[in-house]
Amino acid sequence: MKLSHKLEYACRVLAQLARTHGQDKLAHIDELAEAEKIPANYLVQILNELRNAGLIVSKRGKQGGYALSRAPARIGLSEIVTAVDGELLERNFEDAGHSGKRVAHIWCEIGVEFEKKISSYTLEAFVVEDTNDMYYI
Amino acid sequence: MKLSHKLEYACRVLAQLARTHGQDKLAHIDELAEAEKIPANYLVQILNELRNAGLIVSKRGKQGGYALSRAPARIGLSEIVTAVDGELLERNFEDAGHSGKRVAHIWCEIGVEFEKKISSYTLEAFVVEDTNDMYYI
DNA sequence: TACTTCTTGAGTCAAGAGCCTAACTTAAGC
DNA sequence: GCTTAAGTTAGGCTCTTGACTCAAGAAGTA
Repeated sequence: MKLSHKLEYACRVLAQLARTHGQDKLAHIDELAEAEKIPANYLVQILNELRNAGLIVSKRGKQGGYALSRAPARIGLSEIVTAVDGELLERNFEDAGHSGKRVAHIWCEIGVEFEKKISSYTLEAFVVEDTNDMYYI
Repeated sequence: MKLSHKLEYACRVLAQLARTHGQDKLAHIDELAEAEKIPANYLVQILNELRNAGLIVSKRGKQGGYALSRAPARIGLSEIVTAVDGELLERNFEDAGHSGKRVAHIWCEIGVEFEKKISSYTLEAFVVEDTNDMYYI
């Protein structure tokens, strides 16, 4: 059970966008890729998925770029996961063998609780103020 | 983020072993594979990993077979996951870009909480009595 | 010894992750 | 309207991993 790079990149790029949220300037792919050290060509796909999920908005042409579609505090972590990785905890257990049904049921329950836990975090958690930085050095 | 078949198989086969726990008879691979509809050749590897993790014990030769190493109530779900899938929620996020550190920190926190939640379940949860069966039909 | 059962290590195959390329569309500004 | 700076979309490539399969070996019992 490991988290994908894609999810990590998505969190990082959204955190970066959250920093400039409120200002009416759009961020370019290249800037984002540079700021968060993400392969630009891969970032394109990720930004696309985030846009399709409605988490960010984009504008084409000159002066184009990306921005959050709403305040960081209103973007839940589970939305991010769902946008780039599909279901949070896929319930793909089948009902086979003597214990299939029971095992599937328990893991389904765990999935629900996990989802609840993760929904309590928002994008705001990723944006750290300078004064708090020292806690993580 | 989906759970592996291997984990599902491990849960099922352990549940099956839990049913006969207490009796002094060992279960054969073929019986287990048949009872839980798991490819026998694949099950071999899973049982091996469970044994290496100390969750089950085995005996070779005639009258050989597998059994739980301790009571179902003393086998936590997190032990099962760790045995077959490595770390529960791998902390493989790197500290790169502006937000790397903060993002990694938050997900690390989530991992800890998830682990706590999952440790509250034991193998006993997978063993259902006949009288309770109707709840899941 | 012969038979049964677990043990170990290797090999196959398809799917997915991660990343790149290139052609296409839109819009600003001259 | 032309140019140019951006985002959009589709496809392909490579490497890893998951899910199995197979076969030879080791150990216990009769």
